[in-house]
Amino acid sequence: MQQGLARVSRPRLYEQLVEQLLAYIETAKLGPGDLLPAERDLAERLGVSRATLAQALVALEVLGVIDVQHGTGAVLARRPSVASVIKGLREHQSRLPDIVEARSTLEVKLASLAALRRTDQDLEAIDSALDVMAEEIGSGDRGARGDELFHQAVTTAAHSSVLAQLMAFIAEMILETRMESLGQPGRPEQSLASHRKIAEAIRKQDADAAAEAMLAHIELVSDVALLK
Amino acid sequence: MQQGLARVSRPRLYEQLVEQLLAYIETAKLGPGDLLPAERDLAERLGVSRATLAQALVALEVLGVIDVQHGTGAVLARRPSVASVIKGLREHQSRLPDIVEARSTLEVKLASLAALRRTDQDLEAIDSALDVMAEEIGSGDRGARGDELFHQAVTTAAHSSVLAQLMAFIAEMILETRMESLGQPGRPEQSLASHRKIAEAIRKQDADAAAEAMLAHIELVSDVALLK
DNA sequence: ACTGTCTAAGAGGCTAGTCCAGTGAGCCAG
DNA sequence: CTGGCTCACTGGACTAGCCTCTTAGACAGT
Repeated sequence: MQQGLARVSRPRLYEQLVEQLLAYIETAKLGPGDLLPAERDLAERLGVSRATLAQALVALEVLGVIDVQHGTGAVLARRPSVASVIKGLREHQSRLPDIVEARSTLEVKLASLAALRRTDQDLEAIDSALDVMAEEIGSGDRGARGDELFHQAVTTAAHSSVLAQLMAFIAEMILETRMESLGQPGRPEQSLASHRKIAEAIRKQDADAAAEAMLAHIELVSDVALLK
Repeated sequence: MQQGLARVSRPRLYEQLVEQLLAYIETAKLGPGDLLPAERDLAERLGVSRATLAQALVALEVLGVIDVQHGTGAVLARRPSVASVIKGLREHQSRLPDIVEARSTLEVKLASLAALRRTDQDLEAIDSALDVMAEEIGSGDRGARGDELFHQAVTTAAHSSVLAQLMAFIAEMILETRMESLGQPGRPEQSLASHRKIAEAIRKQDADAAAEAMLAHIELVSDVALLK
């Protein structure tokens, strides 16, 4: 399944430079507002061309670590910003219990909001996701695609952009949990049933029931992962 | 307050290129796995040098939109990924109600977890944050620093790395809300009182009370913002 | 003394040209 | 049919140079 082997690592100079610069900032105890050495200077010290260094600086800028100002230099952003967050997420690949915890927090809230705010159109999307899932399971599949569609539909139905963005943020991590759970025999059917319960609560616009059903669902889906 | 005027915008070619490339991907209906045109080709079409285009590609890579492979080309990532999330957050600067909603969801959960998992050291940090806040308010200040310290301390006490990362993710947005609220006359004192209530619940390790107190606090703090 | 103007040094922005290093399709011999 | 070779094509990186922006300091003029 998936896509076979991951391509062997492809080393890129600018990536190493990002690491080195981050380390430099750390050891040199540079704080917000401080300036990095000049490009020509840095390039020489690191033994790379200015063009390559420029790429590393772009990367740091996108990551929110620095703010490059024409004529002045590269100044450190006031906060570590989103940068460290993303880096932390990517590197640590946080432990599963924490992921489940975050997922549960967000999705329970999302489910109750969906119950309150859903439109008929949202409901259609939810139902069609259930159909897809039922069909997948019927043909012996694990129903992963329907599962993903369902949770997306519920998220959409909650009409809360920031919560939706947070969900997208941890979506990749959740995916791992989901794949493992659906691989268990009998699980897809159980999962489909609990999805139906959530959908019903949302249909009736019963926020508490929706929250409860979602909580139960996530606990069902997560216990396997937790045992590992 | 803050830092006076924001520096006038500094146009950067690579930023424009990122926009154009994103638009191109959109209009050309390129999907995951598809290849972008070759660098030399793109550079010519866009009227820039390859070095500059390379910067734009680095930016897109950091954003998770593409995956540049030596000898093959720039292939679109399987998912829109975190990229669109960040972009969305930065650009739309989501509406306040949504922010408050997300904040409330996370912090209420964080408060109850903190009640269950706090160590004595966590409690000390929370208390000292309250001291800082009281002192600030005593000297006529708004107590913003103490406020921030308090919420950070509670987040730490919850010992949930993923939730903490999500909080960091929306921290900037929350800051705006906080500043406005504390600017109201009488608010700092009210805010301090509700902080104390949260701290007490955490001290007694009463999760429900902590959640309730946090919810009340956020509602108090947010109503002004919502009126705007 | 104060204030406004000018200038030059130094910072980043961008380009053009060149060479190096993977990738993969296609050809050809075994 | 398989293995190995080649070659065209793709990105990776560097160099050299010129442009624009920022800022501190000199130098007026008041």
